[in-house]
Amino acid sequence: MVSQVQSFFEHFLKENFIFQNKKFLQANYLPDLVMHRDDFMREMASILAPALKGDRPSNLFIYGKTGTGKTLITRRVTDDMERIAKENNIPLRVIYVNCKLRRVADTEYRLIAQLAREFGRVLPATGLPTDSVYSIFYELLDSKEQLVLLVLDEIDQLAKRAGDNLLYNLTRINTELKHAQLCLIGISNDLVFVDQLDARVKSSLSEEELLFPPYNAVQIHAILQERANKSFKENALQPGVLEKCAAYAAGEHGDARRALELLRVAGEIAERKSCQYVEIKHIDEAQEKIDRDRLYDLTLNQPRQYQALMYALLTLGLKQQSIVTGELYGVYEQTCHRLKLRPLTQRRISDVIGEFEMLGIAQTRVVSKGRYGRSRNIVLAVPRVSLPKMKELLVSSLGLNELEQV
DNA sequence: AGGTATTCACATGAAACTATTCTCTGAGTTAGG
DNA sequence: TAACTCAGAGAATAGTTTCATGTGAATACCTGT
Repeated sequence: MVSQVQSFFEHFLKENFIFQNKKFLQANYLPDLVMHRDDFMREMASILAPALKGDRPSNLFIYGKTGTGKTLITRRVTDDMERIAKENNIPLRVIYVNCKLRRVADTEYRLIAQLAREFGRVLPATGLPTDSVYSIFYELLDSKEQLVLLVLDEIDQLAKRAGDNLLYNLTRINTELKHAQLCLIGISNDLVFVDQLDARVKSSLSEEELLFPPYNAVQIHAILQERANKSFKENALQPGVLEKCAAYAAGEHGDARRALELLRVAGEIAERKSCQYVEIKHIDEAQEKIDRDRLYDLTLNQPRQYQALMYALLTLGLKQQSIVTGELYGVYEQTCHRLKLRPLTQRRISDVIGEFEMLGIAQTRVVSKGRYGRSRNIVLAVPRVSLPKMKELLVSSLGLNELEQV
């Protein structure tokens, strides 16, 4: 007898009308040619070109919102340069670091240690003074004649956490190097980031600047079309699907990455349902699924204390429209008591509420209620339909189930 | 009525503390010559 | 005497707590009409 699972798989293999090759829709795919960005590519290439002759190019600062192709273009250009350099025996080295990665390159010490690691030197995560990590890095960098292009992606995150001291050191590093030369390429999502920098850092970091504008709906549509042709089977998309996808993404400040993800997830939904086509309604479902998954993921990956607070927040949120800090703290304390957890101070909780806002779980507004003090009004920013499920997840994750619900 | 002083209930900021992980250094110990 | 062990001093970092100060407007309290 054929098991149900087996027949499911057979069915699955036979009945795939949708995908041809999904990889073109995945986030790490690096196309040879980035659409609607030719002029940026040319400009960046011409700024960086001196590197191939052994001259140090101007430092470059790139900014633009998420999903506008900054990282993609930079990777494309620097990859090509590295290849050409290799073919012609030019001592050029490209180092790409994403500064947002927690516990990798988000502080001064860690960034420098990470760079040293790129040169093949293993450094411990802690224990050494920062100065000595610096001098190790200098030594490695200056050990031979070479030109290093250092790409710092999400550099705003780094500056926020580590202070601009670090950037200052990096921009001046060339004056101390005898053999090697360093060229900085900073990439930032934050459009006002440069203005907040120390003037000296600002001027030397952004000797050249590139601003990537968001894509408009027409451009996103073209991008989707191009990738869809490669990844979907012929006629797998119903008319209007791409348009709808593009419209969604254009609404979200022209984020091409988001659009591609949306299309991919919609395809996966259609595939799972064994549909012949990706239909427009699948886009809506995909949008919902993406949001939902993100939310549940967020819920489950919080530390216990945060989950306790979130539980309190949901409990109150189900009962009333808006919540004030004091109320929430009270319920949170009760929750902690039930969990035999030592409650954090109100000060700390205040910050955690701020983090929840950052994560898009809640919206807050500081209001003064006159004689009755000043407090934060907290409103849940989560679709109401997700609340019970979220609460359920929390209950099981916290081990609250056998206890009486408040 | 109109003006101003209080007061509440937190927000917000800065500094200090705690705990963990890890290196480096130098004193004491051990084993072999 | 060289090699080894091990405790203690220092670092980096995350997550807090402690202490200090700030704040917007509803109310309480005056004041002169």
